[in-house]
Amino acid sequence: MSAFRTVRGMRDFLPEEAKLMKFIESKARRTAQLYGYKEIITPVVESYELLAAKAGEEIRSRMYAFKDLGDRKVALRPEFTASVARLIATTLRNEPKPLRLFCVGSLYRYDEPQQGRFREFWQSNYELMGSNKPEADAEIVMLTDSLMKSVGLKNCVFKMGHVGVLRGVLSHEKLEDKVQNEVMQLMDKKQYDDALRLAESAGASEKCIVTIQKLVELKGGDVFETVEKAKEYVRGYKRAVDAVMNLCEILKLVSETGEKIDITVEAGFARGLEYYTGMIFEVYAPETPIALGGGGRYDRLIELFGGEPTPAVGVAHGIDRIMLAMQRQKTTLRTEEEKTIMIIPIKEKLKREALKISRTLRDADIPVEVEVMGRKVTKALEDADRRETSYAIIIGEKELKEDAVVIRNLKKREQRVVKIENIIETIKNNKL
RNA sequence: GCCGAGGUGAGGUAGCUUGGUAGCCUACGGGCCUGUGGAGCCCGGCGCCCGGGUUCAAAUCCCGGCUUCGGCCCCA
Repeated sequence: MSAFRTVRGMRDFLPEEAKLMKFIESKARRTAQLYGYKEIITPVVESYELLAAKAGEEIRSRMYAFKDLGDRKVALRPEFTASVARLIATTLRNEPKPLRLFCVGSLYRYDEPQQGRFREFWQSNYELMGSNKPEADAEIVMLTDSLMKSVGLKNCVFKMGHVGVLRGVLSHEKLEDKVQNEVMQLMDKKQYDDALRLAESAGASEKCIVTIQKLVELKGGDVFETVEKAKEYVRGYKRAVDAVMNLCEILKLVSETGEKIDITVEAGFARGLEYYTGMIFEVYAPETPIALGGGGRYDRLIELFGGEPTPAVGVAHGIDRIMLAMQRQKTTLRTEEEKTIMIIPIKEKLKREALKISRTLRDADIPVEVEVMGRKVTKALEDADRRETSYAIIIGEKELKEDAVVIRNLKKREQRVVKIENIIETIKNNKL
């Protein structure tokens, strides 16, 4: 055996898996079309500075970064957002708004592999830029719901929140942005006690601490009741109240579509990425404890990359994770199996005829395989059967003299002699 | 980066405790079978994760590494 294998964290997709992945990708692409998102393709390799610009220390330290032969410092993209932001800040800066962009592809992070996490992974990514309206946020949530349903996933749950709630409370206390970020990060890690202690030592009031505590505990149940309670808790913190109202508006829009979407609101929900400024959410499938997708609003991002201030909301879906969730739910792909044909020349000298006929069939858009192992008919038919081929076309001298071949239906085990010029018609019209 | 459990032909496994010829099933290639199979029989190729150590002798015991699967961290 050769000692070669895939590098840690990288994997092969064998036909079955490749098919599943391409299926999800096609659904993601279709969803993009249905919602009016234009697909763009950006490079896997970008300048290190671009990718590091906005990424936190954590992501930066896990980038595949290296110098190319021209001594440029580059890295493999760990996410799409930087590339898209680069485009919006430069080439696409004068595009009419709203601007809806979609991309799908592989990303790279030097993490320790574990359930649903690999060093090379695939995402579909949707960004809606130019609108600060709640309907834009709602669209991103709906779109995610559409995608999950279109691949056949059942019972997905959305976890939603709004970074403005906690931030509103913290900033009211005049805590520095940096401290706020740290507190938010601790909250994201669910280290609530540490978060509170940090806020307290930075000068947050007793009232603030109590408020945050109550917010953290506030989750689940009826969405609108939760929102009402949150509004009560943050009374007096104007920006926090605004945030709750905004979240409420988005939730209303989503729920009023009539589509059944399972949503849980967590008032103290924080997502790690520092650039979120508004609504945030993650999607889960019940069998899988990891987020299948996540996103939210980031109104500052484009200006961080040197563009015009542009409100934006977006989402990324982990294709690998969706695959995992589908496998756990035993989702069956609804794809049509195409008929396949095996061409078997009986004699060595008939193989030219086999290739010729195969070409004719392919030109007529019929998938064909030619027996290339030099097998005898018996073995060749066995092989065709094992591959669940629909038809075998057997080319023999006897029939060829009459410009004909034998077409055998392998499922029915019936066969008939057919003129070469009639092969296409016979197969296309299921005449056997 | 840290922690835990594992690694025997391509896949699934036996052997490991108690060191001594690596066995089985499936899959793969071929023959029996010079034009009709899905059966059977027979033959063949392919293996102890890697590197050290202990020993007359290591798949087996010891150490280190790699790697797989999970957990932490982070995230999709």
